[in-house]
Amino acid sequence: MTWEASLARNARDYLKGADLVREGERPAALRVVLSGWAQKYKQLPDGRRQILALVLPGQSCDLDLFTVARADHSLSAVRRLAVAEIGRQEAVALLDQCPNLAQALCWSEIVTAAIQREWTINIGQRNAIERVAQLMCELFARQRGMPASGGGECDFLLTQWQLAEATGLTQVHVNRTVQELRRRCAVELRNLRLYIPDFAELAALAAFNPGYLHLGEVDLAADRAASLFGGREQG
Amino acid sequence: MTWEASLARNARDYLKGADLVREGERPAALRVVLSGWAQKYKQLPDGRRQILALVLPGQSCDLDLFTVARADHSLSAVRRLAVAEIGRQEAVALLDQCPNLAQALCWSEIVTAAIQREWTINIGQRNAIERVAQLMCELFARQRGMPASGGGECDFLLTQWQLAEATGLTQVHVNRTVQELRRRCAVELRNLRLYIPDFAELAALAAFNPGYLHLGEVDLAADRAASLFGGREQG
DNA sequence: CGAAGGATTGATTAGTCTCAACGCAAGTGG
DNA sequence: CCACTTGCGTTGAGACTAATCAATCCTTCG
Repeated sequence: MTWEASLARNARDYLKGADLVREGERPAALRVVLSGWAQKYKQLPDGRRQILALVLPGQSCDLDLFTVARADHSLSAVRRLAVAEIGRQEAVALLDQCPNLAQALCWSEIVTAAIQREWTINIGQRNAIERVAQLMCELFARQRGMPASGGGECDFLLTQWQLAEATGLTQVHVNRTVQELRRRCAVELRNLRLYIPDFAELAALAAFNPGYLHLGEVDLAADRAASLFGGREQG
Repeated sequence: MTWEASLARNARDYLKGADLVREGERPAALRVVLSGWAQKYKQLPDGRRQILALVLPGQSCDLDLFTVARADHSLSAVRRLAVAEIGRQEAVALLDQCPNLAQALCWSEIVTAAIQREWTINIGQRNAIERVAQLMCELFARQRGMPASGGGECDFLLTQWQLAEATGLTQVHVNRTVQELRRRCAVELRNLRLYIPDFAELAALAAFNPGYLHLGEVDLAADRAASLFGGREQG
């Protein structure tokens, strides 16, 4: 059984808002997003909700969940979502067969943690317009990489309400903020797409520094991870 | 060379505020806090600073830093701090000798990531008094575990200014907030110690749910991590 | 065509920030 | 041993960002 075959065989669909994992449950599968976006979130007892992270196609959701007795956060579909859910046994077998896979997952966890840190400073220190601009820059860069110059467009599956939950703002204030971004940077948000005419301008407004995404470091990382875990099966 | 001997041999001191690693540098050592607290932080170009995480004695600082080309955040001393700094070569040798060690570090990374997520919802959704109360609960629980009943005391090495940088508030507002916590929960902050007469009361105020600390899951986790990486050298 | 979800607008308020002093205790140097 | 400095905590007044409450509008979709 190859990785790709395993993904295809275990594909499953979810509707917008449906939970894949709920906080407190014991997670039982290794999940990879095939299409659509997933969101990690946490909720306070009174209902206040914070989106913690967005999982884009090709990313895995929960190596952490795989290792932990009880999930410390929930996972749900941003919109219609397709994921592969690989059961524990099959996942262990796959990882055993292919140590590169374990390393790749490890690396993905490391980048995920770095993004989580950036979100922390985003919410803690930036004001509304910077927060939204920063998140737009991040999601663009994660999908398209850093544009050499000019701008471009990418998927943007969040409603303004979800954008608010991700940035720690209210939906109403996000709306006004998006309008201001339209005015100042000509950024457009339409039909689940984000249009950025001048990426550099938006990045400057957000003080966006892409270092935390560690783009283009994958190969280096695989080697280092190998050395960390002995790399006994490395070719 | 054993782990303990390696720690002792590579001990080093830092004064309050001194940087161990600066964002953008390539980190070269595996660090373990021996005494005092370390803080991970990020800074925006205009100087706004966010403390991302606190590293307590016995914890390692930077398995992530160990794997990455350029640090995406900085690391500094909260107050006088002693750390062991184990060079890359020696670290790799140690990890190779002792796979349990690699697993323990992995587990610590997983808990660190969970704490980072809790900080994200803390800053994004809780108000000032809840944020400070939550952080107090966390730091108490990480040092003392969850008290069966009543309260207790623990180290608390942050100034109000650092507390502000950790919670995304201003120092002035933290001061007023701490005063309110004194009034409402009789919490005291004196001489680098935190006194909590009634932990349950403070936890209720903060909506503190300790699940994310994954206390008492270490053994389970070691096994799971082993299975993730083949566990070839497990006894 | 009606219903539902999402975006937009306005008016008001609350929470937190900003700026500016001041107090207190510990440490330092003469 | 005293004068000075420094770090940290405390207080007050006023400004401002973002939250809240409440409609209304637009779009999509069954």
